[in-house]
Amino acid sequence: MEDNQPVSRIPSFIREAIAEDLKNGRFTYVRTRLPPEPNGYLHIGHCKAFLIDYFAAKEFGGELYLRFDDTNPAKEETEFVEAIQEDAAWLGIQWAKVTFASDYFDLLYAWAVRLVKMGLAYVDDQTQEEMSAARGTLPKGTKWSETAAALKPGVDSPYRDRAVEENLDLLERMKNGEFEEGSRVLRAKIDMQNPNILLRDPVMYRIMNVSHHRTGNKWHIYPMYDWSHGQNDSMEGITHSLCSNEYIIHRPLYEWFLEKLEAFPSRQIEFSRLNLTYAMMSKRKLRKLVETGVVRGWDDPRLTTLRGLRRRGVPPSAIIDFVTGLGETKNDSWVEMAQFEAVMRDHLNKIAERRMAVLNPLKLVIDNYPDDLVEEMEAINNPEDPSAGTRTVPFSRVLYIEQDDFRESPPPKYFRLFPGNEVRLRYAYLVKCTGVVKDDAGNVVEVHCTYDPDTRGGNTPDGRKVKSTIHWVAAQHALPVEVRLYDQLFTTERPDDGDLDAIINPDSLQVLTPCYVEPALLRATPGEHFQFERTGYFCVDPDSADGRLVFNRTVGLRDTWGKIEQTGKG
RNA sequence: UGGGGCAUGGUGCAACGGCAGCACACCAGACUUUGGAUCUGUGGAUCUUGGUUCGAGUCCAGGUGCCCCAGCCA
Repeated sequence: MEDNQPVSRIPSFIREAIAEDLKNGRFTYVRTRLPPEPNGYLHIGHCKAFLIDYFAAKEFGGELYLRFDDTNPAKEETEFVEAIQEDAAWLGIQWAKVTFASDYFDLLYAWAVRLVKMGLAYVDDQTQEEMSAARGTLPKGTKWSETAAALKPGVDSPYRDRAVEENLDLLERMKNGEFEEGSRVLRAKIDMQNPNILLRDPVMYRIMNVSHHRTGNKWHIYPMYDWSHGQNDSMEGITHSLCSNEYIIHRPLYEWFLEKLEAFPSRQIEFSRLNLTYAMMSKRKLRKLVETGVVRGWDDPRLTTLRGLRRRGVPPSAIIDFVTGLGETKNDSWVEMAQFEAVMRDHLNKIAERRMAVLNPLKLVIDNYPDDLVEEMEAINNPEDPSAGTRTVPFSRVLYIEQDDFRESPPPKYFRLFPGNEVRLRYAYLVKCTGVVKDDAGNVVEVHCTYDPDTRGGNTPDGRKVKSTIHWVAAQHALPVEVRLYDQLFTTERPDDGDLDAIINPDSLQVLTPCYVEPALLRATPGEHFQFERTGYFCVDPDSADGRLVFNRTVGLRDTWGKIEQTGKG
């Protein structure tokens, strides 16, 4: 039956394409590749491609290569090579081996020489401006919509019919560093009239006198994406080269090279990239946020970098379920952050132990409770998981409760503590509010109440009900901690668009201190997840030191009351 | 006045010529020692115009809208 079928983690159109290739014999195995350029940190947007590549290989019993696309030494650094591997491994992705585009520079050069000898590539001496004009298009930056007749036929380069011997000589000398940057390029000889601009004699090699993070100063020419990616795929025996829709127009070129070279016929298949509301994906803007100190670093919990999500406390399993659960197509789409948050809650609800923590403390005094008495109340660690067991929480005469849990003048539908009202203190007693103490400014600084000794544990022998149960921490046992609450970093749903400075939310970080938590959290370690009852999911930040705990809010609990109050309903 | 890709509730997907379904969000209710979780229920969609067909979200033709491309970036 259907319920015995494992749920696929990859888009059906890709799965079907792979299955078909295997069936008709185009390939006898499956091998995919992750091709990050080591020029920045991984973010949630990369995860989609990573997971599709990973699961595509896995579901077909194949393997995955992690290949760094390091063809532009001006942008790439070893630091990112390491960070990307660390983050991908944290996500749970496993690869058969790590390779680099630069591993193939020698072989790739030999392939270029072959194309030159076949008369399919030539050295062009035109300037960049001349080449751009001859391609039959307007200068960069011109909008297509503004230019009715934008695309004109291209004009062949005056160097297009150079003799093979001359091309070979010039290419060799380009490689040896005899020419200045920008003075010459190697181009494929395809078709200057082709309506697909990428086929109008694309550049294969450009001269760059830049040291490469792996090959040092060996090379003075570096391959372009189009003259590297497909070739590397082929050299590695990659069967399915899965990439985002923006590469659809590159596919004819991808296939042209492999056909002419009679190389292993890797197949490129495209899918839509992930767009997530409120998430910044632009590397340039992300870098600016970090460099200008708007955020604390690449691992700031407000960022949707993998490092940020990790520090914020999002479990990798939640990221995987969220991304693969989107069920992908080739549609351009925008996924709501709320959907991601729902998956976070779902995962955390099952694994996070419950603790009581008061974020905005207000003193509650139980007037009829003995001064010197301390009772240990039994509390359930996780109602979703009985195996998590129980713990005890100390209870005494003076407690802290949440400021939000008391109102001197309660609004409609407010069930919590207010003068004359009785509520349950979670796992402890029922208490009835008897009065308040105010400071000179009229602020409530202390709430007074009496407790019913017959309701120990929160039970009511007489069967009476209260409409609210609130959390608390005993003052004399309370552990003071710092809590960081995060909100959206941006005020617009699509932060990659528009002016960065204009969309920063100035209140995206709220640091609360001191907050009081129950003593059971004393030995909590960085990365550990908890649910603070009635508040949200939190994890211990690495900034925590002995005796000084710092918590990050991963995501809040669903807040029905907050909604009622905000919309004024009820 | 170029080429390519994509159009299903607010959002993301499913339905592979046969009763338009799921998740998130929203709304209502039940239950509750978390205003959490859980359960139940309501509302809401096939871009448009034609055509083929007993029957079209699906096939065909035209139109419209959005996205990608004119780097010696990837």
